[in-house]
Amino acid sequence: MDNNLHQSFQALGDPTRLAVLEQLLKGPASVSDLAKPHPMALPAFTKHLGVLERAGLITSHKSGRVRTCAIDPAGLSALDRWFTDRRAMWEGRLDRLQTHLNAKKD
Amino acid sequence: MDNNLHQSFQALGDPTRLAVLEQLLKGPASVSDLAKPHPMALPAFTKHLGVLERAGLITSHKSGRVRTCAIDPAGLSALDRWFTDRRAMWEGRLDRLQTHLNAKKD
DNA sequence: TAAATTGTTATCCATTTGGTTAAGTTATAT
DNA sequence: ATATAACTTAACCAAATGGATAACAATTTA
Repeated sequence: MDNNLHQSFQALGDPTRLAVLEQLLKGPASVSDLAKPHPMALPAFTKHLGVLERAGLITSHKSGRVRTCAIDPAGLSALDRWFTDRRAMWEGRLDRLQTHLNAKKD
Repeated sequence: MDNNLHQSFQALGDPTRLAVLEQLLKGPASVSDLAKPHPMALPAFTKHLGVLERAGLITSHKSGRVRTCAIDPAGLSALDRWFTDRRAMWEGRLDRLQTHLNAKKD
């Protein structure tokens, strides 16, 4: 299995981008609206949007002179599933059974 | 709410560290055991372990000359919850209601 | 048509990151 | 007592990252 998952995690590994995502969860927004809370110049900010988009966490389309961004549910679901698929393994209750089964697989 | 969550996400934003975490989900392991699959010198590898530990995703203790690492369930649960707490917001079913409520809050 | 909005492109810069090698340190094994 | 194993510390390096400015489109708006 070839994981490119780390790219999505890396996209979340920055406070600005995490905040942008939280804001987009409330609904789509334009670049400049998204940028407002963040104390940096636009070119720096749009780079962050690029990272999120390349990571598959947001989508965007330009209409006239305004680009509107929105959450990409597929990207977030993929990350969410990474955790749900592994939750039992760190939560302890199934640890002994799980690790035993995994050991057999090696 | 002061998020240091991005630090944990950043820790997962590297293929080596993601692989280490997957391996540790199978059970605790020593540094050199963990390092074996990864084609890099030990100092580089232990830096990755340091990142994971500072991010609260793994713990470790040294016994004799061998350091044993293990998953830190609290760290993984925190990340997991970030997604589960937001799942409804990107899954669409509640989107209209959710965004409407959030709009009222602003 | 002129001016203002809303991005975009191009360069540049300091810092962080992910790696290296060399030289220790501390336990265990012979 | 020596050698080996399992890290650690220190110093260094290239490349990626997160930021800045300046200049340039391309729409609206007045």
